Amino acid sequence: MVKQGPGASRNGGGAKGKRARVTLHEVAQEAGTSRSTASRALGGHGYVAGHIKERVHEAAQRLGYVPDVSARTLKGRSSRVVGLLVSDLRNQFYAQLAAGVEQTLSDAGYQVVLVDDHGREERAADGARAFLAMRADGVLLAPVGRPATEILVDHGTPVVEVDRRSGVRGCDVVAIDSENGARDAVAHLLELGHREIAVVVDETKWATGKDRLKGYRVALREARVPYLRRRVLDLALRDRDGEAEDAVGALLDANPEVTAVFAANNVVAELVWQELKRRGRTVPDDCSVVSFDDETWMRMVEPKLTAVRQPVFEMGSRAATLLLERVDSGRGRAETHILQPELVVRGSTCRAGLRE
Amino acid sequence: MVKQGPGASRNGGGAKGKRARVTLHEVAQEAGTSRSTASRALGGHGYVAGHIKERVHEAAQRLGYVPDVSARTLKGRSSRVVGLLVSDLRNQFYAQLAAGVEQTLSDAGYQVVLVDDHGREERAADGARAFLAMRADGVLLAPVGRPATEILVDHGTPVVEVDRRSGVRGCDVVAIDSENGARDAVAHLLELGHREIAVVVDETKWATGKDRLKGYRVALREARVPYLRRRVLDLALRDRDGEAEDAVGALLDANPEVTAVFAANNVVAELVWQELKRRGRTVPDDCSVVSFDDETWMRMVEPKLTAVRQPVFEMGSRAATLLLERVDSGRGRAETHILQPELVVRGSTCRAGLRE
DNA sequence: CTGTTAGCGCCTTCAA
DNA sequence: TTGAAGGCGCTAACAG
Repeated sequence: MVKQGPGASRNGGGAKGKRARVTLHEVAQEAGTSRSTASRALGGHGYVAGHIKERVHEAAQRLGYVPDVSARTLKGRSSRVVGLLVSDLRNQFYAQLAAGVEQTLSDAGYQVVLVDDHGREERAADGARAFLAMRADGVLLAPVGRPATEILVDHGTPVVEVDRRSGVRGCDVVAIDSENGARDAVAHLLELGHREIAVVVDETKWATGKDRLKGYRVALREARVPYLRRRVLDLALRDRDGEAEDAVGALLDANPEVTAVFAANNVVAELVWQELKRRGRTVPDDCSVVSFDDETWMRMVEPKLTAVRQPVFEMGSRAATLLLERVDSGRGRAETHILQPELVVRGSTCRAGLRE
Repeated sequence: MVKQGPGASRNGGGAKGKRARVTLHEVAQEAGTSRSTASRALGGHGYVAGHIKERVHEAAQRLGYVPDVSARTLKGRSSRVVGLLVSDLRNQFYAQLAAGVEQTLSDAGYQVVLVDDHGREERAADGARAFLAMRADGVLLAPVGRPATEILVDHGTPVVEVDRRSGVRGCDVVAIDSENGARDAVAHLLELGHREIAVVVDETKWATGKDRLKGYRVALREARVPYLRRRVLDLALRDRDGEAEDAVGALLDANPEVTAVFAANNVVAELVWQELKRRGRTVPDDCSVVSFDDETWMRMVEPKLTAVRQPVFEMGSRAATLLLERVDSGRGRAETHILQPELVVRGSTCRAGLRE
């Protein structure tokens, strides 16, 4: 066993409290060899004699050596960092997504840098720049707005968009088939005999909201049921938060003939559910409800909600996998993966006409 | 389905798309000055002539220059990175926590590196080492197990533990007053006349579970109600997942006299709620329920749950603030902040004896 | 006020 | 098989 000089550290209790980090130089010194050899020994590259290798490892262990990633990154190797941009971590959807991403990436030895843009484009753009500055090997994007994607792609950083498509060329996309899912949901209502179906969406300009509204229209058309604009509520058009409930209420008031509501995401579903309760309308007898996206609460309430289940966690891990593929193999052309959602029929939908 | 898109790289648009990143050197060249001057101009330090400064900024803008953090970090300045370790992002509790942390940190110009240990100590330790390797300026810890904390503290990295206390000296702590919250919850049941109260916990060795169980006992003692060991269920003692529901069921079977259940966290509350439903027992008439932690679903179900509300998001931002204080000002002594939870009485609790 | 110099910690030729 | 040397991009001294 090699005795330590006063310079290096660790006292009895097993704790070491030096200010400066232990560097490769010190490890080499401790092992009585040069930095390059120590580097090879620890990195497992090149030729190193067995006993030397061992000694270096021991020294590193003893000193509590942790390689410095900044130095390694600077040297030109990868940063082993991937950026993840979401638009609201408090939304269970994004939390699940993040969990899926984190798992895959961390299994592959990457670190995840998390940015939540809280729905603000400016913040998303800042996040993108931060990823650039960190030399992230790639970035996963599930935010609002297009600028973040542009910044990243312009600088040649591999990007995978999740649950959205900005339309920027050159990035991979992993998304749920929103149109199809919505069509299934509405078709289910139509099969149950509903003809007056309202829909509530969050936004109809971007990504998912647009497609879900489209699915709604397609289902109606296929059943030869007329599409009425007044039965469509786009909450994004209201700006104040408090107005959201009012808007849902107004929708119900303005369309008393409605026997079913299709809620295009979990936030909207919550609103609809609450508003229905508040008005004392019974689900599903007075009004059927289908949600796009299946969160915890939907399985806890009575009746349980009929919902379009999205494989959210899987979508995250899939996106991460795709990104790693691209990072590792330098694949050139962009891919788009569309995941199919699944309608889960539960208690919040029933045959129309029961109330008459 | 996999669609192939067009090639990846960018073109025209007025931006630039070189492989290699733009360096300070090139910016300086473009602006017709030296690297140091360019550095000062961009960084805002030292003396730089007004027109030069302007020229440098223009050049940087034109070239799309993004400073390289690895280089900056290596040079000795801070990495502007903070690690965040949680034990399950899919749990709304941790997601909220992470959101609070992210917001504060990102406002302060820090990046958050997220690690989810999925309840495995080994993974937490790996995460800790990764934070070390990245030279994180500080770390926020809300995981299971003690090793992660030790590794970090041993290496002199500022640590704030959130919602738990490993007992390792030298780290700050931000936590909820679990004992007090639990006492309030159980006292509420006692005031309603309940005497036979069961409690379900997740673990009773660490942090929160232990304190909540203690709060339960204290409340009973204060009301001179005997504490019966058989009314306490610690789910951590079961290892298989599927057994959890069974265990709750067994608890109810073994204690038919029980008129109320205290669920010590949101996961447990979910289990209890489901099991009660499954048995057709009406809440609160057949059995009152109080939960520690107030999640979305608890406000959606009927009756809404009486719960101990924890300021989770705030706890996250508070912890982040504390960490930054310590990082910036180099504060030496550790601080412990205890946040008070609040009992929110809703519909899942009612006077005892109604069923007779 | 500006340029030159010298590393931060690591890895990777290259020569021994 | 090992060691010496150079440089990644940046900034903090020091001259000029």
